Amino acid sequence: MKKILIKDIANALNLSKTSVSLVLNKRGDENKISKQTQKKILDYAKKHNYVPNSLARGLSRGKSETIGLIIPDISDDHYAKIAGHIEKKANDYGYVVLYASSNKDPKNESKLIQSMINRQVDGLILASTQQNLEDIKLLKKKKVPFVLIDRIYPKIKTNYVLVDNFRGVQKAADHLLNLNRRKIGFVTLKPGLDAMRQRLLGYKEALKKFKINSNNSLIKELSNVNYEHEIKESLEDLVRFPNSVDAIIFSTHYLTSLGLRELRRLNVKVPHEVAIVSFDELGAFDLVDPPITSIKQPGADIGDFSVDILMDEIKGNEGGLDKARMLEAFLIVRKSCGAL
Amino acid sequence: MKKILIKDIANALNLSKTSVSLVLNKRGDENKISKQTQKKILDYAKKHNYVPNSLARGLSRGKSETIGLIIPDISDDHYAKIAGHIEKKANDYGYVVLYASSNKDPKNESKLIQSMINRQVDGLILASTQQNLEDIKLLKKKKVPFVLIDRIYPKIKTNYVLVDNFRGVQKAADHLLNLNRRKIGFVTLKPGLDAMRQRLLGYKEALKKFKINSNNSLIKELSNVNYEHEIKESLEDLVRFPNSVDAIIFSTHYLTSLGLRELRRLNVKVPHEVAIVSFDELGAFDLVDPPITSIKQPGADIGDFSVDILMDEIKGNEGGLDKARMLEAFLIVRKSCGAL
DNA sequence: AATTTAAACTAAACCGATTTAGTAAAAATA
DNA sequence: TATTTTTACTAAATCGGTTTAGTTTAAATT
Repeated sequence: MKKILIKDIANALNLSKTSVSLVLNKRGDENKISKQTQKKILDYAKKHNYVPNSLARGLSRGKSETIGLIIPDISDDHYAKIAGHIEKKANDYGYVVLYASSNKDPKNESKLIQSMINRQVDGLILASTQQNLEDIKLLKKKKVPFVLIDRIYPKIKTNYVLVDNFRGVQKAADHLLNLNRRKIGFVTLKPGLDAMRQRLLGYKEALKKFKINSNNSLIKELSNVNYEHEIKESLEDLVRFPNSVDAIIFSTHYLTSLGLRELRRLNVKVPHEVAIVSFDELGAFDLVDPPITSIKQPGADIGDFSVDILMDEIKGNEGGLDKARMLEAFLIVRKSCGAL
Repeated sequence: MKKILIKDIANALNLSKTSVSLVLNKRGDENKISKQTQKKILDYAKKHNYVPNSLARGLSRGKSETIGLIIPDISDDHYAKIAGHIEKKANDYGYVVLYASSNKDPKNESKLIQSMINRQVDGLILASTQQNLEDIKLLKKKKVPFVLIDRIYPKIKTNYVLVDNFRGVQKAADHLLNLNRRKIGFVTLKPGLDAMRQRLLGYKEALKKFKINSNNSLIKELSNVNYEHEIKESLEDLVRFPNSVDAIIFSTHYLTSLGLRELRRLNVKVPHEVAIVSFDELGAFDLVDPPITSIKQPGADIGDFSVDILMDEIKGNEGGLDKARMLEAFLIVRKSCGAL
C-alpha cells in the first residue's frame, strides 16, 4: 500500500520521469509522446492509483490550486453561508479553499494573511477587520490576487464585492416611515467598520428625506466587545420617556436577536408599541414571534461573484470582469412592523 | 519587495543554508552554532521579514502543520459551530485548517479525502456520509491520523467524538411523556446515517419504557433529497385522524423549522394541540413562537475534543487520551411542550 | 608533540514534482 | 548520399526548504 510516485512509474515502464509527468499532465500530444507510450503510462497510473503530491507540485509550479478565505467568524450565519458558496464555486474551478477566522482581531488577521501567503495560496478572499491597511497594501504590492468582501478599504482601489449598506438601511427606514413610524431608534456597533458607518448614514439619510431631524439619543452605537451587555441599557433608554421610540432598526442579526430578547424582558409589545427591522437575516426569522422584517443580504451572490472575480484575477484576465461590485440588499416584509 | 529565502540569508551572511535553517528552527544550540552567529541570522531574518515557504517545508518534512476538516455542509448551523471550535483549537496547536464540504455526497467526500491526503494534511477530522467504508479503511491502513465526528462507522474501530443520539432522543421523548403526551410522532430522515438510526431507536426505547407500543404510522422517515416536500404530507398525516398526534419530535433543526412552518399552515396550535421538541438547536429557537424545546448538542465539545484527540494521534501518543468519546446532549425546556 | 575531543560550521543529498534544454534514431528532403 | 527535419524521447536543473554525514580548526588530554 505504499504511495506511488512518478519515479516509480518511470522505473516500472523504463521511461523517464519527464515523459511520465508530461503525459499525466495531458501534455503528451504536444510533446510528441507516442500514443502507445501514453496509454502505458496512463494505464499504469490508474492501475496503481497514482495521485500527485500537491506540495511538490505546488512548489515547482509556484501555485497551489488553493485559495484562502479569511472571515471574521465561521459560526456567524452570514459568513457561513458566504463560505459555503465560495467553497462550492471554487471547487467548480478546481480549487480548494483554505479557510480561517480572524475572530475580528486585526493582529490575527494579519498573521493569517501571512500564513496564507506562505502556503502559496493562489489568491485570497478577505472579509477584513478593516484595520489592516498595511497588509492590504502589501498584497497589492506583491501582486497577490485578492478580493475583499463585505468590508472594503475606501482609501485604496481594490477588487471587491460589497452590499449596499447605505441603501439597505434606507429601505428599512423607508418601510418604517411609510408605516407612519416617526421615532425610529437605530442600534448598531461602533463604526470601526465602514459597513457600520454606511448603515448609520443610510439611516440618517432616510430620515432627512422625510424631513425628520435625526436625534442622537435615538442612535445607540455599542462597543464591539461588550455589546451583549450594553444593549440592555440602550434599549431601556430607547423605549422609555423621553425617547419613547415607536420603531427600532438593528444593524446586525445578532443585535436583533439580543434586542428582541430585551424588548420581551421589558414587556414591550412588538410591533404594536415598537416595530423592528433587522439588517441581515437569520434562518429562523420567519418563525420568530413576531416574524421579523429584515433586510436580506445576497450571501450567495457575494460568494459566487467574489470567486468569479478572483479566478479572473488569478488567470490574469485584465478587464475581463467588473472587479468591483456593489450588490443590493432586499427588504423582506414580515409582521414585526405591523405591515401585515 | 522580493521574497527572501534561506539561501539569500546564507549568502548575505556568508554562512551555509544548513546553519541558517537550523537556527531559524531553533535548533542552533543543540547543533553548536555560536550565539553570535545565531543572533546575526535571527536579526537578519527579522529585519528582512523572512517567512518560510510552507510548501517547501512541508515537502521536505513530510508534514504540513495543516489538518483537514470534511463536513457535510458549512452553512448548517451545527457544523458551522463545530468548525469554528475546531479551527480555534487547531490554531492553538499551531495548525491551520483546510476545510471542505462534502454536500452529503459520498463520491464527493471520497474525492475530498484523496485531495486532503495529497495536500499532505497531517490529520483529518471527518463528519462522514457514512457511505465510504473503503476510504476509512484505507485511512487506517495508510496510518493517516483521523477522527470521526458526529457520524461513525460502527463496523470498524476508529477514533471518534460522538453525541449520544439514542439517549438524546430518549430525553426528548421522556419529557413529552412526563407531560402526559401519549401519541408522539417522530419526523426524521431515512436511516442512511447511523445517527438517524440511533435517534429512531431512542424514540422507540422511550416509548417502550412507558409501555407504549410504537406505531409505525407515527414515524415519518423522509428522503434525504426530498424532505422539504415530503414533510408537508407527513405532517398532515400525523395531525389528522386517525393518527392525531399530540406531540412531534423532529430529528434535526431544519426539520423542526420546516415542520413548524407546516403546522402553522395547517393551523395547528403549538403546544396546545401538538407539542414539539427539536433534536438540535438553532440560535433563534428561544425567540420562536412558541420558543422551541430542544435537545442541544455540545458543539463546542465536539470540536475541542476532536482536535485534542487528533493532535494526540498526530504526535503518536499511544493511549494518551481516550480516543473514543460519547457526549451527552441536553434537554432545553421551552414553551413548545407546554411545560412552562 | 602526538592524539583526542569539542566547537562551529558546511557540502550535498533529499522531498516529489515540473521544466528546460537537450539527444539519438528514423524519416524526409535536397 | 549527405543533410535537414521530425519523432520520441531523456538528463539534469529547479522549486525552497530539511537533514545526513562530514570537515576544519582550535582546545584539551596524554
